[in-house]
Amino acid sequence: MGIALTRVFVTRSVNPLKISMLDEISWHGSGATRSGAHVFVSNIHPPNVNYFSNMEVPLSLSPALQNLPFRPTQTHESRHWNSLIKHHTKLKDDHAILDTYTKMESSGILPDTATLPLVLKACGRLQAIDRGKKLHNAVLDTDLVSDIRVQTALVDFYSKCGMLMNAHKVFDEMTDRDVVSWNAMISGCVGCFEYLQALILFARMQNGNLKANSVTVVELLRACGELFELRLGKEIHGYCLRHGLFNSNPHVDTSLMGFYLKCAPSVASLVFEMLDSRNSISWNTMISGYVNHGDYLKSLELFISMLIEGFECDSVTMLVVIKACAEYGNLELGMQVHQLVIKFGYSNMHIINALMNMYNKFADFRSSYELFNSILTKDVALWNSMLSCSIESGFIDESVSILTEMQLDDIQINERTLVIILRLCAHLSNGLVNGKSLHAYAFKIGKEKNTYVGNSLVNMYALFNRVEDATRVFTKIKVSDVISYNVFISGLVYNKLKFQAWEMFIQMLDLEIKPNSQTVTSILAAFDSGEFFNVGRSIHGYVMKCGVQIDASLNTALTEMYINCEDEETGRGLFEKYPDKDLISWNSLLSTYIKNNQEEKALILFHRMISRVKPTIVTIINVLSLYTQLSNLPQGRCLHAYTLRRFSSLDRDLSLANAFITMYARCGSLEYAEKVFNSLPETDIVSWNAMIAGYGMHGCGDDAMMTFSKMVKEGIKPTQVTFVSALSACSHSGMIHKGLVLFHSMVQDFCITPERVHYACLVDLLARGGLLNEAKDVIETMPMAPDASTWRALIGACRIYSDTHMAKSAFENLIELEPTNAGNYVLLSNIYAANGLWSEVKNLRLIVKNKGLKKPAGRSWIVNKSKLYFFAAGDKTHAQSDKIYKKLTFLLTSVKEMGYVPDLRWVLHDADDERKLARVSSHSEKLAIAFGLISVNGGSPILITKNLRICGDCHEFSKYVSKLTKRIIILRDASRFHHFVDGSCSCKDYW
DNA sequence: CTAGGGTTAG
Repeated sequence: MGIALTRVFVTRSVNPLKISMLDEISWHGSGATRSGAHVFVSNIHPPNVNYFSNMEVPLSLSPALQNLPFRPTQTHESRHWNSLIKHHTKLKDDHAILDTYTKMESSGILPDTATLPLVLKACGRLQAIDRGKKLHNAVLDTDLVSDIRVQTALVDFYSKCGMLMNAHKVFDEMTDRDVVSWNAMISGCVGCFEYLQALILFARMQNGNLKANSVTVVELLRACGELFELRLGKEIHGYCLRHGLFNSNPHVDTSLMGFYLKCAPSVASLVFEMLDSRNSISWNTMISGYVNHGDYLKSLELFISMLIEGFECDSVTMLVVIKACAEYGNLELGMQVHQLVIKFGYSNMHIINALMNMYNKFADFRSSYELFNSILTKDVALWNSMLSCSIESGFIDESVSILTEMQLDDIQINERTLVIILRLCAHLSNGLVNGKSLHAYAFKIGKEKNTYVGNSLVNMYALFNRVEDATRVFTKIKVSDVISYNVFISGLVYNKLKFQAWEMFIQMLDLEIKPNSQTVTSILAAFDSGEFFNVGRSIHGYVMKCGVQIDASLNTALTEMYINCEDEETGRGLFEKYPDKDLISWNSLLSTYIKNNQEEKALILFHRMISRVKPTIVTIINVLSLYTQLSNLPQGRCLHAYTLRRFSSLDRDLSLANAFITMYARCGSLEYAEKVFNSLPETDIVSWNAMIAGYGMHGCGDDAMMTFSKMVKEGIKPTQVTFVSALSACSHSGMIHKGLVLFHSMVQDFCITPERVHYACLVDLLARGGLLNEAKDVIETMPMAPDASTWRALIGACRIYSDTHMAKSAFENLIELEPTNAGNYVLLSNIYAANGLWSEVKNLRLIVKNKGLKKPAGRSWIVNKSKLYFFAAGDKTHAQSDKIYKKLTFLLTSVKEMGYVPDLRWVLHDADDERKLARVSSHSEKLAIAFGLISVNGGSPILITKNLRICGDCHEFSKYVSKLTKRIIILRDASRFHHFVDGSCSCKDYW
């Protein structure tokens, strides 16, 4: 896509890429901002320039007229031209009017008072600015210029062309004004979105004792509708009733309905009921009113009544009804309307466009495509639809060629095109480059500050983690709407900038932009831990107070917020009470429980869920991550079988297959992980990463490296993630040299800039290998500040090599980063203890005690016959507790005879030796092993999982037990797998 | 001088 999109632009005359190079440098500078602002003003607003300076032709007679004697009287010739223009006007052929006028001009004949307005009108409709101005110029020295009809036509022409200042100028210079000229000026303002200006003009008109007629009323109602001026609109309604304008002029009737549909929808249907006579336009107004309010059923019912009452529907009816069918989800009716369209021959661009979008909504891309090809003249809107249809259907390459064709057809792309392509860029991994060129292009054509374009740019930048760029664009948007704030807030939350997101939410309230359910859903995602409980709850309060509609996703967000903020009961209550729980509600509660380590609740929920709704791939991946966390291999295998039944294979979704690979590897079964991996017809980088990480954590460094080489050989490019797994695999297997080579190769051959994690891996690798000083060098010279895990890696190695001095200095750095992590103190204490520095040990204990720090409770568990058995240190809650302790006592006695000596240094809390011995003898790992030996069938390995890193004493103990019982014990701790076989461990005591 | 209409966020 990256290259292709570039190519599209490069081949055409409009070349955003070229622009981007210039503007990427300049739009950050202040100079560009000024010129940008100018571009913006001239594009969106009518230019604020002097009327006369805008005249291209000097204020004199045109050259043709100068050479000819002026002929003011109606000749036979001029009568012929004038009547010809009138004829073309009747036929609504604007081009013919202008052509005729050109011929007239070259004969030196001016149109008469009656004809000139017709020509100006045609100029206005065709946006023929130059022709109109020239015409104005030509009549300046004639009597025509003081004719009220001509002046009115000029007002109309200028406002139609967006040159409101010029219109005002002509209007202000009029000596005599009638209702029609006032109307023209008012209508001009409304046409240029200057609604307030229109109302002010109306006030001026009333001062001049002129009465509003039906035309005035129609324009005023539109202005009131746009300004949500309900009161003034109602007064105008009253005026219509008093002056007999209601039920006598269909324009007025329809405008009233249109106004009420905007400001007070229920009144609109009352007005409609009261109409003496209806036409297709009044029906269409009502139908489209319902569509705009999202009441598609009502709109379709109204359409049916229209047919029953025998009204003829026109192409607009079709258009609106097609949209209603699409939104309501009624393909059958939509296709019937399509047949009507064909029958009546209404195949214009609008209709084709609506039909394309309808079919695409029903996932029928083919029909959309055929419709698109069925029409010969296509405007930019049609192309835009084609683009968004193909993107929506996932045809990325095709949409690029559509873009190419668009450029080949010389279609001038507009802001909607930009929005559509920007959305595509935002979703392509390499879309940032193209997104930036589109930004430059938007800037160039003065659309950067457009609300829609700005919103899309903000979204695109935020998704590429370019918060600064997103912020810059956001602040430049001229008129920010709810969507601008939604996009920006969710972008900030996505980039973990919670505080800024909250500030934006407050700003939005200050500016009285009412947050909708999506705003709240986005901001709630920021409040994901206990400290945000109050602010999260206040948002819930806001939702209730201000009546923000609670849809399924908002309810889900509220539920998640409460559970993340440790108020599970309220969260759960919201979930249970919500009537329209969808799959997303179930999936997200499930994943929230999993994230918050509420495994049992998650499992119960999953079983309840599958009895009610059909789980999706997302559900499976969620539950898999739960089984992975829990090392629940038997359940993982069951889920594998279930998934094969439900989705027939894993091939359909690679992320699903990859989740299975990870699950098997982390549940201790490399064999099954390999089986899944080898069965895949296609693999991606994640599959390979999962295998490399799997080998690494089991201490199979050679397999990890072989997999790495194989992957590179198959042409798959390793990512940063790959190197984290591969480097730590080397580290865990003591392959120092290979690891160093790999690190080098990452930079040299794969052009990957090492990040913090990679340096952490490097430090770990060197330090474990005994190269403590080299490791320290890395820490001191790495380009970014080391994080806690880097220092921890160094301290861990200091334990193996008994370097208390370095351990201490590393520790000081570590607690600066993590002052409240009790585990860090344990780490140092163990090193002091191992080296007999008892006073230091005591000192550390005191610090921990004074600070009130607590080590998280150690938990070990084991799966037996698909059931989980959890153990804490000294746990006696298990049903077979007596048997377990009996077995443990037996094991302890036996291994002591083999040479095992309990190592009391692993008890941090101060106590006498006897208590320490009791404590270390009932560690959760030991209890789990004892239970495993009495419950797991002989022969199969005993698989134990621990939430923290294994205790050193338990590690020794496990080695002896494996020798004593001739059983394989596989223990997964927080950092890796330990395979205990016949008295030794796969980690080679190297952990 | 005037009423209803297609393509635009995640």
